[in-house]
Amino acid sequence: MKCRDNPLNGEEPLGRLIYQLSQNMKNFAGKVLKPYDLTLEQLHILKNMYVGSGMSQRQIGEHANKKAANITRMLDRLESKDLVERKENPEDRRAASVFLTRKGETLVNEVIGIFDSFSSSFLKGVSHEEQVVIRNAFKKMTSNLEKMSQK
Amino acid sequence: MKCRDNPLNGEEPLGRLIYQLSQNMKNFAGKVLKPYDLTLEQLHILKNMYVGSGMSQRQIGEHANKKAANITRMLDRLESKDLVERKENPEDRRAASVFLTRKGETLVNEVIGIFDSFSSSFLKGVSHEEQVVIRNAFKKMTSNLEKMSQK
DNA sequence: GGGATATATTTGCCTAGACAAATATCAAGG
DNA sequence: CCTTGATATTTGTCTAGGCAAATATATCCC
Repeated sequence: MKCRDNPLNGEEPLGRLIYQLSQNMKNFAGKVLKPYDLTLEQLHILKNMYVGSGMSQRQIGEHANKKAANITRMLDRLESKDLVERKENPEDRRAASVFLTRKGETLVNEVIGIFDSFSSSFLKGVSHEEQVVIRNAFKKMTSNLEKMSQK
Repeated sequence: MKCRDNPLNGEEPLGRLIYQLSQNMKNFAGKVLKPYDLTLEQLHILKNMYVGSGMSQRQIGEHANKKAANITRMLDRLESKDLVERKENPEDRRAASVFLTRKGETLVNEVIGIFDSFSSSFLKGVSHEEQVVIRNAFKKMTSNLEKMSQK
């Protein structure tokens, strides 16, 4: 049994914790949303669409921070559930205009409250100051990644 | 254009930031590891294995925080690249004993330094105190999720 | 010993991410 | 007008996550 700096004896690297917390959050949110046949990312898309209906897929992708290819397939799923509708955009026939359907709108309204209360339970006991520290640190880490990418 | 509390005007919810930072980190690490034909999660498995060779898949999954089904498939990929070897365990014929191959061991040694320096660049400018705040807040969030799951 | 229960792994099916290459349409310049 | 280059979307292929059901082997208890 080799014994390098065994991560199991010490602390998990911060990157690992970020990864795992992200997974845990997604899984739990998934369970909360399951009765509505929605995933966390689907809800995220629908919420953006609620705000601005008629966006192109490119715009949706920009707001949601997702690649165009993934937006295509997520919208396929949402469309097959009748939550969303793609219409032709006469001004640019390359681009789709995507709309929430009545059904989609109703669903978002139904789920949003539940989801907000999940979010606040998630953050229970984490003070505003701590949240500020986290946001700042995350900004630094994100910009570190960007700097590294440029090289 | 409806205008609820548009998330684009205000701040992103913390959960979103965690999700996105996690993705960015994984993507960048992926680019760093690409020349070695490794993904971040594959390296994570291999590092654990470096520490304790001969573990069962269940143990590997526990250390890496992954479900057994996913371990099965990740090990399939690692095995097909000859980085890892499954042997029969005579004491329990249900369980595999998984070993790093010579090739796998060499690769981990080669990559680990590069990876550590990536990790430290990632955290540049984030003080020890900030890291402590983050770790504590993450613990609270994780335990909040657990509590919510129990209900 | 043998049946019931528990554990380890595998397999199938689904979501969602990445990247690269293909299509279709648009816009600009000659 | 038409070629060239840019942009929007789609499709294919891969990794990795989740859950549920199937299989094989162990263990326990009568």
